[in-house]
Order: sequence, then structure tokens, then C-alpha cells
Amino acid sequence: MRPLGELEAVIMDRVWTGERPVLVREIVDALQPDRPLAYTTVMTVMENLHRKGWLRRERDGRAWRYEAVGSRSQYTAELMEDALSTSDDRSTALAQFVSQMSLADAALLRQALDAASADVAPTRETRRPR
Amino acid sequence: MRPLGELEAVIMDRVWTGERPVLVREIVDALQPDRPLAYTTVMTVMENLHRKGWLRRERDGRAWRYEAVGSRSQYTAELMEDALSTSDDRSTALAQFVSQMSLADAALLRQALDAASADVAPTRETRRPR
DNA sequence: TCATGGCTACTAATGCGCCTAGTAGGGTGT
DNA sequence: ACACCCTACTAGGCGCATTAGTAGCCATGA
Repeated sequence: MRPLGELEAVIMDRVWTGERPVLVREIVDALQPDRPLAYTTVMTVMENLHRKGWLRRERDGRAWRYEAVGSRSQYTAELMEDALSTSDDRSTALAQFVSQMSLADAALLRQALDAASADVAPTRETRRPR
Repeated sequence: MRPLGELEAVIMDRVWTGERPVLVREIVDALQPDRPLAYTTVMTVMENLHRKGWLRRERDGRAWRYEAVGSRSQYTAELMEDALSTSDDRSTALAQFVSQMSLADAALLRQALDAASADVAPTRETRRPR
């Protein structure tokens, strides 16, 4: 999976943050005045994102309303998985990754692992009550 | 950190695999016949990698002998950290990452976490015997 | 009805980074 | 002295992201 370009990332950020599917116009306005861009620039990038499968869209009058296909966390997790795949020694790579991360992140990671193993192999101790 | 290009990755792979600092000539020969490249092509890429800080080099006669500045696992871990940084919600991103990884990787990750926490906060149970 | 404004579809220029390699020149060994 | 190898310099091609213009269509309001 090719990572998002810089402007693509800025736009996906707005789409991910937005509650509802958004119009090109809304993105253009939201980017003002930090980043003044021509309407057609944003439109082209969003069409590209749609063509590449990042956005789905539906008609709203004559305009398109765009929403993200996947979540930002899915995007991040895929990037991490791709990064991990560059290694020929996943064990060492994971050890390196863990050893250089903050204590806070390590705690989050441990919680995530515990939650995942609870889902995959529920035991009497970790299974949720029904 | 910008990721390695495709040829850059192939070359770094050879450098990481090699036991000792390598000559351009050795890389060119090692890539034969899978990927026949002009000597100057490999030399240019290795100079670029040196300029960008991936390789250090020392003279060996008239030639340069290159070795990697960091390990492949460090590279992988940095990529993973950069990927994680694209998220605004590290907890959710890590949960997503963990939930989509293989059981084998999850086990490796748990071991890595245990080893790291043993280093940071040794307890009677996890400390290595002296 | 007619003009105005906004949106789309198409086209395209520009720039950047990587891949690829040639040429010139200098040192080394036979 | 000649052949060979390596470096330094230079450069073209390619793919992709960024940026935007133009033409045309349609809806809305005067």
C-alpha cells in the first residue's frame, strides 16, 4: 500500500475528522486560510483518492459527498504492518520497536494485546460475562 | 524519515546481510544475474545512501568500503514508529495493529514487551539470574 | 427569461525523487 | 607504457503528487 502524499494526508485528515460525508467545498473552506488552494486542486486530489479507493462518494445534488472507506487507525495499522514486513527477522524488529517506544505507548500496546488475546482465546478469567 | 527506494532497499539488504563493509564491486557482482546493473548505477545509489546517512564508508585503496549506519531492525522499527505517528489516537491504532496481526507475531510482540519491561522495571520474578 | 455562480470533467504544467547510466580522468599493476 | 578499475561529475527518463485552468452544464434568483 502506497502511503498518502502530503496533501492527500491533509485532506484525509479532514475527512476522517468530519462527522458526516463532506463536500469538496467544505474541505476547501476548512483549509482556509492555512492553505489556500484552488477548488479544482482539492477536487482533483479527492477524485484521485476516490479512484485509489480511499474515499467513497455519493451524489448530493450536482456535487459529490465524500467519506472515508477505512478508518485512520486502519490506515495507521496497515502502514505499521507494511513497515514490519520490510524486516527479515520480525522478532528482532518487534523487540527494537518495543524497546524504543515510550512507556505510555508500551502500556497501550500491552492493553491492546490483552484485549486481542481475550477475543481470540477466551478463558474463564478473561471472558466477558454474558 | 523517508523510506528507502526500491533499489536502495535491495542494496541496503545486501549491506545488512554482509558480514563486513562491502565494496561497490561486491554489490554489483552479488546482484548478478538477477539484476544486471551498471557499476556506476550501484555506485551512485550507494553514494546517495551515504549522503543521506544510511551508509558510512572508509577508504580501501582507491575504493570505498561501505557499511550500514543502523541495523535493519532499527530501520523497520523507525518505519513502524513513523507509521504510528500518523495517528491521532495511538491507543486505537495500536489496538487495530494488534488485532490484525498473526498469532505468531502477537506472541513475538508479547515476548518483546515482557523483555522490555524486565529491563525497565526489573522485579524478582522477571529479572535474569546473575 | 436570462444572467450568475458553483460544480464537474478534462487537460496539463511543474517539481521532486529515484533509477539508470555515460564520460572523463586518475591511479595501479603488469 | 598499457590496460584496467574506481571515482567524480553529469544527465536523461519515469512515475507520482501537487497545482490549477478552461469549458460546459445546471440551478437559482432577479
